[in-house]
Amino acid sequence: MYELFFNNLNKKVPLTGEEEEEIKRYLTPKKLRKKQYLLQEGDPCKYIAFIEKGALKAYSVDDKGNEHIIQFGLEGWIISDLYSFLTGEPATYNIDAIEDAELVLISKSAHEELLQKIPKYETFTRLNITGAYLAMQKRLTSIIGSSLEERYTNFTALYPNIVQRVPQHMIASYMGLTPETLSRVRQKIIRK
Amino acid sequence: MYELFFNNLNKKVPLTGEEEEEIKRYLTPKKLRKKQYLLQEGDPCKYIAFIEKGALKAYSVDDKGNEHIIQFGLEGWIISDLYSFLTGEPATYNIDAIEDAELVLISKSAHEELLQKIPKYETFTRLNITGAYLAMQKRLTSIIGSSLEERYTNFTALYPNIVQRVPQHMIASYMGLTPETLSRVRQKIIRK
DNA sequence: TCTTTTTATTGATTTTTATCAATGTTATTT
DNA sequence: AAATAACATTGATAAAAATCAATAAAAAGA
Repeated sequence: MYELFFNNLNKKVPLTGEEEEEIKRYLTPKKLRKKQYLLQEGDPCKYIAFIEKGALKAYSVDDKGNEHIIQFGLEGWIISDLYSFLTGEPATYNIDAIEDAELVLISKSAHEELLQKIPKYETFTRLNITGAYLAMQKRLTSIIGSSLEERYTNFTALYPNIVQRVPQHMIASYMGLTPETLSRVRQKIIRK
Repeated sequence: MYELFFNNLNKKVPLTGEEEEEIKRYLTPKKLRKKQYLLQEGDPCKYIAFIEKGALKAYSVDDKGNEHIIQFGLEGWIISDLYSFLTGEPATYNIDAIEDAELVLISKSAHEELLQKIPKYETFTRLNITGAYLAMQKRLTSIIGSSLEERYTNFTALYPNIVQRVPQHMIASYMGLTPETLSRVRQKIIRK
C-alpha cells in the first residue's frame, strides 16, 4: 500500500523507516470509479490526491457547459484544487476519474502537521510544486508562442501516455481548442 | 538596503535579527537601466532576482523575432528563468528592464546554502513558488476558458499597476495577441 | 448480441484574429 | 525646439479557428 507514493517520496528525500511510519499515519487510501468525482466545483477541496493508479482530470465548466481541462493526472502525479485546498474557499475546478483510480489522500490538517513535524515533507512539497510550476510554464510558453501543430506535436512527445489513454476531445479541451480543430490539426501533421 | 525584500520575508516567516544578518550575507544588490538585460537567452541563469524597485519582463523570442512575454515583474516580485537556474541549462528566456530597476540577487550557491541552513528560507521559497503557481494557473484558466474581453478586463482588475506602467503592446504579447487585436478588444469594452 | 453512448472525422459557413498598410500621437533624444 | 523613435489606432484583406450539421466508427452497457 502507498507503494508509488513512498517510491516518489524516497526518490526526492530519502526517508528513515520511522519517518515513513509517521507519514503513513496521516494518509488515507481511496478508490474511484471511472467518471466518479473526487471534487465538485463549489465544495471546498479537502485533499491533495497522489495518484497510485488510473487517470484523472481537473477542469472548469463555462456558462455554455463546456469543460476546460486545466490538468491531467496519471500514476505518480498529484492532483488537487490547490487554491481551494490552501485557502478553504469553494473549489473552482471539478476533478473526476477518466479511468478507475487508486489515490492516496492527504487532508489539510495532515498536510499542515506534516509540514511542521517532518522537514523532509516540506522539501518534498517544495520540489513537487516547483516541478508543477515549471511544467505549467512550459505549457504556457507554447500556448503563447507556438503554432497549433507545434503545440500538439510537442504534447504528444512530452505525454505519449496521455495521448494513448485519454480521448482526443479531452486533449483538445486541454489545449483550449474544439475537437474538430484538433482533428484537423492532426490531419495536417499526418500528411507531412 | 534590501528593505522590501526583508519586509516580504518577515511577512511570510518572521525572522530573528540573527537570521536576517545571516541571510544578508548571501545577497547582492544590482541596479539595472531601462532596456538593460538581466539575462539573455542561451546564457545560464545565475540568479533569482527580487525586485526592490522598477519593472522587468521575461520573454522568449520566436523565429520571426516576435517577443512573447511569459512574466512581468514589479516591486516585491521575484523574476528568474527558474528552469535554467535550477538545472544550469542555458536560459530559454530573456529578462530585461522595462523601467530602471533595483534588484536583490540570490546566486545558485547562496540559494542552496540558505535552503540548508535556514529552514525559514525554505518555507519562504515554498510559499513563493506556490504563489507563483497559483497565479499562473489562474492565467492559464482564463486563457483556455474565457473570451478576450473577459481576459483583458480581468487582467486590468488584477494588475492595474501593470496596465498603468507598461505599454499596451507588451500586454498584448503577454496575452498572446497582436497589438492591433488588443486595441480592438479595448474599443469594444469602452463602447459598453 | 444488440443497443446505446461516446468518440472522431469531414464539409460548409461564420466568426475571430492576424497581417499589411497608413496615420496620428506621444515620448525620447539630440 | 526639432527630430527621431516608440506607440496606439483604424481600415482592408487574408488566414485561422469555431460553429453547425451529418456521418461513421468504436466502446460500453443491457
